[in-house]
Amino acid sequence: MESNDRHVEPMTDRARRRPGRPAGREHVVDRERVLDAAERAIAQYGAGVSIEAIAREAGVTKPIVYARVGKRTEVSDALAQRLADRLMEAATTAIGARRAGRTQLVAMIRSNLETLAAHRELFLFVSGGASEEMPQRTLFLASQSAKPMADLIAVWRKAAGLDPAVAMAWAYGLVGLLNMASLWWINESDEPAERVAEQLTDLLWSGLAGITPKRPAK
Amino acid sequence: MESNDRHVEPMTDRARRRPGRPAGREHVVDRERVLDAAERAIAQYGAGVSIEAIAREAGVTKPIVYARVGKRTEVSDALAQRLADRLMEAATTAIGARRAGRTQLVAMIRSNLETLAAHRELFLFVSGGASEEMPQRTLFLASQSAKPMADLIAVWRKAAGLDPAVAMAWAYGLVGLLNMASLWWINESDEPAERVAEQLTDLLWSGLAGITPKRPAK
DNA sequence: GGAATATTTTACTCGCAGTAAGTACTATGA
DNA sequence: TCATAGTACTTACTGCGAGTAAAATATTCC
Repeated sequence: MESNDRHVEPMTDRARRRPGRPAGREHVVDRERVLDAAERAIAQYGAGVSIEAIAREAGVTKPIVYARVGKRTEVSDALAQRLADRLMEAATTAIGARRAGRTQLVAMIRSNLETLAAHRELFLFVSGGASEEMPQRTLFLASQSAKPMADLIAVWRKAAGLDPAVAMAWAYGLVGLLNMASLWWINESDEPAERVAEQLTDLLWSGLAGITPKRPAK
Repeated sequence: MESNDRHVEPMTDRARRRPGRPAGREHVVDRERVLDAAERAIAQYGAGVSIEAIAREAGVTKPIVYARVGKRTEVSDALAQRLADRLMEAATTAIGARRAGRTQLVAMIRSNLETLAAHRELFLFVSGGASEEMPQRTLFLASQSAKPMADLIAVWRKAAGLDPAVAMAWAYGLVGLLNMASLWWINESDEPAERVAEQLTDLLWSGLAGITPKRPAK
């Protein structure tokens, strides 16, 4: 019991570093490490996690997070990019060998549900946060998924001889649909992912496939 | 010109009230007035507006906002309810005399786009804000629109002899779709609302109407 | 008239985002 | 080898806004 410990321990055990440049010639943590730590901290403390907590998880102090990544919104943007990539990759794998068609859509939606469920808090961190620039940010986030999807839709529609102008509206709409449906499923539904994916496919498939029912009088 | 004004004016001109109970026997502003003020403040300062600013707009001080409505999230919930009601009402009016069918859907989507555009900042205020209870909150917000919509869908499907179990998934999905598409349209598109509504209807109509295309080999 | 109660403002605490200033190491050049 | 410059950290601050406790002033009831 030493009676002269200066402060209460500011850090758990590692990163008990003194001020000043550490020995060694490289950054003690690089940008990717910080983002990894951010993901862990978010998983642990939830979407409201403080930058301080992220820094601690990375074994450094707050200004390092700002130096490597930037302010909170920039951390969020970087993680949004990661999440979008992960969704894309999961979808690609899920679709995999299947022939184009309805089952592909089911697989894609299902993988979206499950991937977002797996990264629930991250998803919330990325889509949360109110401020002046919120509209721009939300759209930026959504666009990570929506832009590639729009390209896909445009190509598809053109190939089918249909108007590709719908691509953007559809893509953003679909991203919103998938996000909200996932959030609902994760929190309030106990149906299996497969079943919800089937249901959403029932809603979307005929429209996506370009099946146009009789258009009753304009 | 008295030279002994204590501080810098904390308030514009009204609500230059002394501390203590004001003369008169009713609350100087009731809950609805506070919420009205909140809407104005949001419209003026954006979604990141402070509670202080809301109070000032209402002509009172911060603790009154807490007494009448509650903390930030509760203000947000109350305004979400208002927004949901407004969307519902606008949709009802827009659908109005039209015969059931595709044009109804177009009108509904269009009214959604335009109503959200008219309340852009409010929309952002209501859907912003990160914290622990974000998932519950976001869903609560969405449910204001989704629940009635789900009922509608269930009735409709039952009447058409189709499975009503899809109602919840569809309703939440549709709310997400409309929100995201609106956000995109408001910020990044210069197409007329009518056209975007048509495009989204192309995506949704056949699914909603229960037109099942040939189900290509499972 | 005065105690009890209601309704407000003032004035605080607290937590966190973001930043400035200080400290210890490395690199370079005479 | 020493000094000087530059780099990569930490500590310690500022600032702002959410939420609350305490003080001030009015009303009601006896």
